[in-house]
Amino acid sequence: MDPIGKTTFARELLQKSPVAWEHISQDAIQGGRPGKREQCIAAACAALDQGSCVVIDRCHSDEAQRSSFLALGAQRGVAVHCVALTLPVAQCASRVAGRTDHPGGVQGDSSKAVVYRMAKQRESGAAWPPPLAEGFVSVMDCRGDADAAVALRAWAAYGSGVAPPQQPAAAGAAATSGVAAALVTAAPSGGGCTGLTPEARPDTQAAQAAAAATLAIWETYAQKRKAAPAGITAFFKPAAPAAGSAGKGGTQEDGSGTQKGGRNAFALMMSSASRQGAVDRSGGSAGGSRTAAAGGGGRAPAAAAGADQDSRFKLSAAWAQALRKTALDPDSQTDQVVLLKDDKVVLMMDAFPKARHHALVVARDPALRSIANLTREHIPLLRHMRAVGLDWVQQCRTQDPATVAFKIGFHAVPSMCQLHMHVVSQDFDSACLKKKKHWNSFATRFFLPHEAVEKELEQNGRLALMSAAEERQLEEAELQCHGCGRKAKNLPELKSHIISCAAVKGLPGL
DNA sequence: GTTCTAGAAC
DNA sequence: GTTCTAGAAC
Repeated sequence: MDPIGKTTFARELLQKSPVAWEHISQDAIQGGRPGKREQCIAAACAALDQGSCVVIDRCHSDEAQRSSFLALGAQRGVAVHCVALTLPVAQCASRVAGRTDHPGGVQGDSSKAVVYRMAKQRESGAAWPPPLAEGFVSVMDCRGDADAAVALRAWAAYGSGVAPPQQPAAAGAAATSGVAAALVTAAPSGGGCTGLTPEARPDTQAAQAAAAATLAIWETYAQKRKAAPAGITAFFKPAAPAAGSAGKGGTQEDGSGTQKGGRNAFALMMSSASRQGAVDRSGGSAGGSRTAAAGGGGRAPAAAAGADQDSRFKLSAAWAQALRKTALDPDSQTDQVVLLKDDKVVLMMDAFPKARHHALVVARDPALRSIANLTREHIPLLRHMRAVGLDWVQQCRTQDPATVAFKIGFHAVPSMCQLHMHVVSQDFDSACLKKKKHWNSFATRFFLPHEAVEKELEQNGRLALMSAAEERQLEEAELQCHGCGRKAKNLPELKSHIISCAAVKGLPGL
């Protein structure tokens, strides 16, 4: 049997499948040369717009890598599947060494080191095969070419109308229309695949049936194969929990539900048929003159000192506009997953969550670029933001009763434009929490609790801005557990500690 | 904000 | 040699 790597898998799939697939390979995304993740995401978006399924051919060796594509699936209401291609390391190394056509030049004897290094990384903690809990609808854990061949056969049946063993065939015809995507990733030491597929779309029953055939083929095989190690037991993902809903805190604009991912995200997407370009309706720019507040010590009255133009507030940078864009025009197509919107705020998932639960309540008033714009008059808005946040906390708690306490508040010096309030569970168990600055932005005075902000506005009418000196000091502060106070010499050490710290589990909060 | 990556730290 | 941090670019 010919060996099946992730690229082979994708090519064969395109050849054999009756439905449209787009093969997106990071190794060749840039005119045949290796490119970046963003380019893959952009290409996937374009393919989804065309109604294609998408197979992402990319080394998704860790959770953080995979998470962007899971987020894309959630945003687009497209099911994300994973085909994990795992090979014995030695076999993979010899395969890599033997190839001569790799766009990234990972070939030849010298490339074996790359394989061994990745394999070692994987052994040292990265989850493999990717767990369903990350958000996959299915994970096909292929431990060799025989498995991969079955996975290929199963996916080639997607949309073909092939009946699953126990069910009569459903019409496959509709599967080609408006079908969504599949994502494929690769294992570091082998090759792997993750797929985004369309059966979660509520409007294409045929697509669901087609996926059922695919999953049935694999399941039948997986049940029979010998010595299945732990991990394959739960093949099907449990029903997606509601990540948001119309609660008391906010009103929903459409009746389609506001679940994270899955059909409700899709419904949300469909509800925004009329798209407009993002607009900066308020005009003006935050760039400009440096003010006293930026200089150093002391705290300066925010608006009075022109805090909006504080050079630390990079509110005009292109990358800082994501939240503002979505807040001003929630129906526009952005990377943000909108859970809820009303006329005052938008509740959205943080695109790079720093904890198991992490959302943002973003103000929609174009004048509110940051906390520096807040005045006493905004206290009712702040209370509404809190209500929306608390409502979401309750929903998280319902879905995840074991979750630790949440906290709600603002960053003293926000990076992203548009007033946004963090609602975050204090487990801080997330692959996106990577830097000391991330930690300290939630675990030190840099995090301004909601009640403190409200109180200061009541008393002073404005917020005093944190000095640049204090900001820097907090950013660089020694890492310390927020539960027990234990100090850590680096972030990995801290993160491994907080996972098991009893004091963290008993933290007070919402 | 993130990504990429050089080089510091271990 | 590998892990980790941090600065530049976006």
